[in-house]
Amino acid sequence: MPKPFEFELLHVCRQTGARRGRLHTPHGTIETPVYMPVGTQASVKTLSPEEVRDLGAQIILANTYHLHLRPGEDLIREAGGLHRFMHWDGPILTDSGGFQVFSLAGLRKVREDGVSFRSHLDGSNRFLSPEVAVAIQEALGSDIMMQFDECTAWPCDEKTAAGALGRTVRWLDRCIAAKTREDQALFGIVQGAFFEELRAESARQAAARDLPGYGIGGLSVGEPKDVMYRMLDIVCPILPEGKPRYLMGVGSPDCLIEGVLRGVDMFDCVLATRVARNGTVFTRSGRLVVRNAACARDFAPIEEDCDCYACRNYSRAYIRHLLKAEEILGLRLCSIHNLRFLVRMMEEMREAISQDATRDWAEDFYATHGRGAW
RNA sequence: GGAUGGGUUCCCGAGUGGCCAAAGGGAGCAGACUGUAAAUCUGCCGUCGCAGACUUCGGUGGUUCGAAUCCACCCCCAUCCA
Repeated sequence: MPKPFEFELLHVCRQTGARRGRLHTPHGTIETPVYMPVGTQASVKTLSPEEVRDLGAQIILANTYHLHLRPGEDLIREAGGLHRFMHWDGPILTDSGGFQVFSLAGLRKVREDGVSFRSHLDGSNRFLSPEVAVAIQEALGSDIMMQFDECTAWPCDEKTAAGALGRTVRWLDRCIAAKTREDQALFGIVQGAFFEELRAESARQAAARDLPGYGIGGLSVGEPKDVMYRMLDIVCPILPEGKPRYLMGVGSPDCLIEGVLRGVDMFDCVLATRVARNGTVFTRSGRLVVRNAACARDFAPIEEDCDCYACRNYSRAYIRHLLKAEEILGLRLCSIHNLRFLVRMMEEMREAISQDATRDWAEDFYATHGRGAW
């Protein structure tokens, strides 16, 4: 019987560094590489947990900052924990709020002890620290909690990057010290912005702590993709081989592939569901803006051979109509398709890894889907 | 038949002598979106184009240097009175 949070590294592709693995959690086992849908406010926007499960998702994200502000972790603990509260019995990973410190930058002040910020909901003064973030995540009861970190922007000067890196490492030790529950895993996070030495140093610092997994943060914040890939090339070889690596906030189909090829095991991203709600779907030939007039009389499904609920039952023309008419079903169908698209990509990549054919698979994908259309 | 109020660019609707190709909204068209302050945001939206030019405000005619705006007649719409 595998121990909780044990990561079985099943196979490494002989064509690439892609890894096939299995991560055990108290709420189930996750086959990696994996794409994790994002449900920031304890809901994958527009979808029910059953729908998320039925499209093949194995684990979802929720967010410490957002759930702390509303409805509050006490209420969720009272409800019996996040799994019961939101009716999702699979694994849950909670982000620590570090990213909100970054994305809500106009509302906060970072100090060594933590971050003071104004709630984006009501303007009230709040404080988040490693200890507070761990306490909130313990109250939520997620399977995997992320350390409280400091995410940097693109571009970023070296001094700022080094400062954020140092704080992230010190905050990691405080998270480790603050953690009390044994049934939750704590992942550290690698920072270092876009400086190779800092990235390497950050990865070494994280790897020096014996943790069940490691996040790679501060990427996909506006930098060119090849810059992000170069950072992965530096960081992944330093991280422990026997632990899962989680590229945070990524991404688009091509970024997922490039991450897997470089040895990343876990991904999350809002892109699929956000663009879906804005009328764009992923297809074999790149993004398709199904909201556009070109689909008005297109009675084919989004993708002819897609097995998702939307493609099995509805046409582009109908979905476009729903979007134009602001019918909620349109947002739901696009979300289901895009999530299924990424989940199926990962299923195919897992198979390709087992066959030592990841490079071939990627080239096939690029040949039919295009390389730069994402 | 009479009275009154109206007819503005796809729709609604502001504008009552020059700052008007004409506010604002809607519709339409397109773009953006990567650990979700996002069912959001941005741009275009008379025609051709780089500047600029040209054609528009129910119709026709008139006043004026200049009219969507003033005048005359006509057509149509709404409400009321017969």
